[in-house]
Amino acid sequence: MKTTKTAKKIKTPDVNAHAKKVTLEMVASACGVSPSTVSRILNGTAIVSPKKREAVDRAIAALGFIPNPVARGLAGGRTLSIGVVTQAIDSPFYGVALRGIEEELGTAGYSPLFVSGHWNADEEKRCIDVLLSRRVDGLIILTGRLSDEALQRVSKATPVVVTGRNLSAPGLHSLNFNNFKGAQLATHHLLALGHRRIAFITGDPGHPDAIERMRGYRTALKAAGIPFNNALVLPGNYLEESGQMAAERLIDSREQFSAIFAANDQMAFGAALALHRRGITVPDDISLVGFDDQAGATHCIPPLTTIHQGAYELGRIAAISLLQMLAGEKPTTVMQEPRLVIRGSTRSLLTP
Amino acid sequence: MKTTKTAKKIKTPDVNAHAKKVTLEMVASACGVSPSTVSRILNGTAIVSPKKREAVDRAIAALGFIPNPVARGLAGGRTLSIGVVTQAIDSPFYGVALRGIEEELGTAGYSPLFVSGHWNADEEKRCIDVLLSRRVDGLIILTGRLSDEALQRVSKATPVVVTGRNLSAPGLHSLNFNNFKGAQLATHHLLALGHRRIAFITGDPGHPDAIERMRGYRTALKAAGIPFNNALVLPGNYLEESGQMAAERLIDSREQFSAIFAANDQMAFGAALALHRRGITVPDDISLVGFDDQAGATHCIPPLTTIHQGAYELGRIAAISLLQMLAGEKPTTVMQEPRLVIRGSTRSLLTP
DNA sequence: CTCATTTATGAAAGCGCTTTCATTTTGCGT
DNA sequence: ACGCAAAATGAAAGCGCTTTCATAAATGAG
Repeated sequence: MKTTKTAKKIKTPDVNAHAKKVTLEMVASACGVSPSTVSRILNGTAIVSPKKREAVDRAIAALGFIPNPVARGLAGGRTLSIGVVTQAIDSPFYGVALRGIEEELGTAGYSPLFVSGHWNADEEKRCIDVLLSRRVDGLIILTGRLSDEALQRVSKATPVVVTGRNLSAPGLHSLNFNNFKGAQLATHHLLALGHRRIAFITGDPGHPDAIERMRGYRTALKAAGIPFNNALVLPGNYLEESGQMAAERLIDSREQFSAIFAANDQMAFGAALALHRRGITVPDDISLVGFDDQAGATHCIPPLTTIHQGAYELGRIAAISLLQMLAGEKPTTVMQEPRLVIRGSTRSLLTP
Repeated sequence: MKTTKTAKKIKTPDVNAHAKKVTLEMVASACGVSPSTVSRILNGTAIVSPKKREAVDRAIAALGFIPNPVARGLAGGRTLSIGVVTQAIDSPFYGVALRGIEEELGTAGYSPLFVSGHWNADEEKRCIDVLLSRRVDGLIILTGRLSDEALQRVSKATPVVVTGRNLSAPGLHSLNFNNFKGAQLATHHLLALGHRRIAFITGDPGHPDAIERMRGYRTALKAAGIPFNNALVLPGNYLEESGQMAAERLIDSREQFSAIFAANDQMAFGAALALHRRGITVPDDISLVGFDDQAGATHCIPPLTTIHQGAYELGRIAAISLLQMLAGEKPTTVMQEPRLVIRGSTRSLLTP
C-alpha cells in the first residue's frame, strides 16, 4: 500500500509547493509593464510588441502565474468554464458522454460544470440559469426537454451545443444521432437472420429519438414487405423495468414472435431477464437486439447485439464543437453514423 | 436581433422571465440602506435592526435578487460551490454517489463541481488545485490515491470530506465503509449455503478497500474452520475483464470450487460471462456473489447476490457532512452498515 | 444630564482581472 | 523635416460583493 509514486517526488522542482497566489499585477510589475498589457497578451485581445510579449511570457512562466478564473468571470471575461446540462449524472449512457466532454474540455483548459435536469424542462431552465449566473463561457445540453425556443433564446447570449435536435442559429450548434437509421439497421439485422415476427419495445414517447427509432423499425419492416403488427409493439420508457414488463406482456399475449428489438439496451436487459424467468433462452428461443451499446452490453449474458452510438464520441464532439464556436469558428463536427454490433443475443433462423 | 426579451417586461408575472441581473446595490438603494447592510443580512455577518432587515428581505424578494456567486467568490466570501473529486465520472458505482451529492448540495443551494482524478495522485492534485482556484467552499474527495498528508494539508485551508479513509483532522472528515464486514457477510452467506470451496477474485490491490475485502473473506473462512487455499484466490482489478479472466483461469486450474466471491459486481459480471461461455450455469453449478450492489446487479442474469453498499447514500452523507462543517458544526453522519442482498446467483448445497 | 461604551450602519477599499479611454509612439505621405 | 493617422501602451474605471474602518446612534453608569 506504499504510495511510492507520490513519495518519489521528494524534490518538488519549484512550480507546485502551494504557491501563494501570483496575480497578474505581480507579473506586470515584475517586467515593468502595465497590467493591461499582460491581460492583452493573455487574451490575445490586442497586439503587443514582441519585446514585451516575450518578457511577459517569461515572467508568467517564472512566477508560475495562473489567471484566476473567478476574477476573470467577474470582470466580464471568460471563466474557462462550460456548463453541461445532462439529465442524470449517473446515466449509464450519458455518463460516458460526460467523460468525453470532460476530457476534451480539459485538454483545452476549460472546466465543465455538470448539472442534472432530470428530464424536466423547468428544472433544466433553472440549471441553465445557475450556470449562467456562474458566467460559463458556453453551454452543452444533452438532449433534454427544454423547448427549442427557450434554447434559441439562451443561445443569443451564450454559445450552445445541443444534442438530439435539429436546430440551427447563430450561437447554436446541434448534433443529432441518426436514430432512424440505427433502428433500421437493427431491424434489418433481424430480418436478415430470417426473423419475421419481430416485437418492438418503444422508448419514452416523450423523447424525439424514441419516435425516430420506432419509425426506423417500421420502415425496415415495410421494406421487407412485412405488414406492421401493432400487437408486437410494446410501450416502454427506457428503463429496465419497462423492458421486463413489456416482455412479460408480450409472452402473455400469446402473440407469436421470434425476436425482440428494444429501443435501448436497458430495456433489452429487462426483457432478457423476463424471458429468462419464463425459461425462454436468448438467443436460442428468441433473438434480442438493443440500442446504444452502453457499457453493460458487452458483459451481460448473452452479450447483447445492439446499435453502437458512441456516447463517448458524442461527448467529445459536442465539446469540440463548442470549443470551435468559442474560437469564433463555425463547428465542423459531424456525428458518427450508427453501427450494428453483433454479439451473442441474436441467432439466425435460416441455418439451424 | 430585437431584444424583445427586455421589452417583453410588460406583464412579467414576477420571478422568472430573464430578469436583467439585479445587483445587491439595487436592493440596497431600493430600500434606502447601504450595500454593506444588505450584505450583512445576506450572510448573517452582523446583527441589523429588525426594521431594515425586514425591508431588505422584502426588497430582495420583490426584485428577485440572486447574489452573484462569482462576485462573492472574488470578494473572498463563499462561492456556494463545492469541488467533488471523483475517479471516473462514468463509474457505475461512483456515478450514483455523485447523484446523491448533487441532490443534497442542490437543496442547500450549493453547486457541485465534478472533476475526475482517474486514480492518479498527480492528476488528483491538479484537480484540487483547479477547484481551489475556483474558490470552492469545500471539497468532497471520493477515495482516490492522494496521500493522507496531502489531504491534510489541503484541509487546513478548505473543509474536506473524504471517503474510504480513516483520517481525522480539524477541517477533515472521513467516511469509511465497512468493507471487512461486507466481505465477511458475503463469504458467510456462501458458507451458510453449504459451500466449502469458495474462490475469491480480489480487487485492485492498490485500493485499501480491496485489501479489507480480502481480509473479510479470509476471516469468515477461518471462523468456519476452513483452511485458506491460495489456489482459490485470483487477482483482479475491479473491471469486468479481470473477473472474466480470473474465472477462466480458475476453471482451467481444475481446482475444485462450488462458489465464487468477487470483490465487486463488475468482476462478478465478468466471471458470470466466463462461466456461461464454458457452459457452467449460475447458480446451478456455481454460486456467485458480488460486492457493491451497483445498478446492473438487479437486472443481470441471474440477478446478482451481492453486498449492498448504498453509493447514493454515501454521496448524500458526504454532502451532508460537508454542509455541517461549512455551518461550523462537527459532522454527525455515520455510514450505513453493509447489507447482504440475496438475489438469484447463489444456491444452497444443503437442500438439493 | 454628561461622558464613556457599546451597537448599528455607512463609506470606501479592495478581490484579480478586463476594458474603455486617453496618451504616447511610430509610421508615412508630402 | 512636419503633421496626421495608426499602432502600442498605460491609467483608471469598473464587475458585484465582502469587509475593514470610521461614524452615528443608542445604552448606561455616574
